[in-house]
Amino acid sequence: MYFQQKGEKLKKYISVLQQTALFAGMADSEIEAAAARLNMRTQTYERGETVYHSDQFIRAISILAAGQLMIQKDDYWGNRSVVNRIGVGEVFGEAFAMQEDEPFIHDVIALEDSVVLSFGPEHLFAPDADKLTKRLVQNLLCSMAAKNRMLAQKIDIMAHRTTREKLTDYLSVQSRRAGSAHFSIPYNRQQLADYLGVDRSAMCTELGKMRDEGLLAFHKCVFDLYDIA
Amino acid sequence: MYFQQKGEKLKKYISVLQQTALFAGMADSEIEAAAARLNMRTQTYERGETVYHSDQFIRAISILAAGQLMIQKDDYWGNRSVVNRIGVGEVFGEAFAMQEDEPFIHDVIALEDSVVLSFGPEHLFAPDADKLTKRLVQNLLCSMAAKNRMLAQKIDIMAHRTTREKLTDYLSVQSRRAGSAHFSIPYNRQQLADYLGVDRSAMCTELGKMRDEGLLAFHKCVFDLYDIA
DNA sequence: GCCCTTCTGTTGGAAATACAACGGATTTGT
DNA sequence: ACAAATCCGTTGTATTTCCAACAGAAGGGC
Repeated sequence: MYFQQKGEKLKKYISVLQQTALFAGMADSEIEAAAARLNMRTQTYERGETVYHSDQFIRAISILAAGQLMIQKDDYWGNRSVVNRIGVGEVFGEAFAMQEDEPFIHDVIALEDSVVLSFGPEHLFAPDADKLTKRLVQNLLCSMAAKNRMLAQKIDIMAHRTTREKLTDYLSVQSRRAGSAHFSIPYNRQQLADYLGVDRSAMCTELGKMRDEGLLAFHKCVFDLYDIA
Repeated sequence: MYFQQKGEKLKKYISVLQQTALFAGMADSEIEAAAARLNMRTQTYERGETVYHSDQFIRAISILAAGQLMIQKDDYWGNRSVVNRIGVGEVFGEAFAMQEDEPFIHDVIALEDSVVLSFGPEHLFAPDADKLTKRLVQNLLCSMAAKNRMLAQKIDIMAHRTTREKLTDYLSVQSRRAGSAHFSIPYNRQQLADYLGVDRSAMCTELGKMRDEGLLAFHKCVFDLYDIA
């Protein structure tokens, strides 16, 4: 893990930030100014490195500027639970950064070499907040609302009792999000099983049955839904 | 369901609002002013009534001023999933109010006669935001962060594979929150089973086993943990 | 007191899942 | 091109959960 103070490095990611929900509606120059005011830091992680670990106290709101992260948790017996996959431009850690005495409950690991930008939440509440900060707070609010909905959606999926119900619900949601019955999912089989909270082999068997029944087709992570809503 | 425009009724709940996370740090007069500016509405619901239903588009951020609500969802076969219980002072619906085209995915029902205060989120983003609004946005941010953590915690609990693991995890969390090994839970057996996503009878059996093994004791909704962390 | 409803705990059989192990396919690294 | 590692699908068995039904306990209303 390499620390890099605000400086040249950050400029490389201005264009990335402009695409994010957090900095939506800001011009390049405004983002640069905001980043300076927020005292934004850049950190790089190699593939496999841990960004945050369970029980750690988080003090910064983070944005992924490059790479891929996975939010997950392993229990004492090695059972893994996958919570979410973080892509470029997504915010993470914000819910725990805003309450300093609440430790993080998951692990965040880098699936690829990744770059993380982060800043302390205290800058958002400065009394002399300017227009940019106001915009930032508003964007963060929307971003947290979206994450809230995502978590509620995942709870919904996991609440189903059978593997088939979980699969159909998850795939339906993905299909709707993609706006097509033909779509790709961001997980391999083991990760999907860990996301749904089921056994991988049982899930593979169920997927096979559903294919044989003509409900769907798949190859690797690409799915086609037929009779599923 | 009775609608009551801002007016006398609202004043009765100023003292309630002062205790909430959303209006924390505001004086009575400030809350009254904020409520007027937000165009806050009062609605009452009788026990058993539906406050919001699945697939509905939510346009207001709501606060429970009196009573008890349950956030849940029933599937096609009558299986119920309990998401959360809302007590006086808690905010709900905010995540879906902030994105108008995202329909609600749960039902909110009144467990008792209840009073709900609500306001449109557009007031939070008015360009001429004063100090009170700024404070409100900040409080909402913290409130959503807390809900975010709560949802993540629930996902964690539901991710466990066995009924015993879910029970142990849930009870441990409740015990920690209560700050004591002796505590009460807000659900009866059926509701707890629906919250954990397991069968009620199987859960009762498992609870009985755990009692026989000396791990805990319980009477109704009051639990005592012994050997559980 | 009494009836009625709700809640809790228990049981046994049916169904679904977890687990372990394996072979083949694909990918990665050298 | 080869070896190693990863990923995917399948099978059979063991375990767990679900489901339906029942009985006792507790509480509310009349």
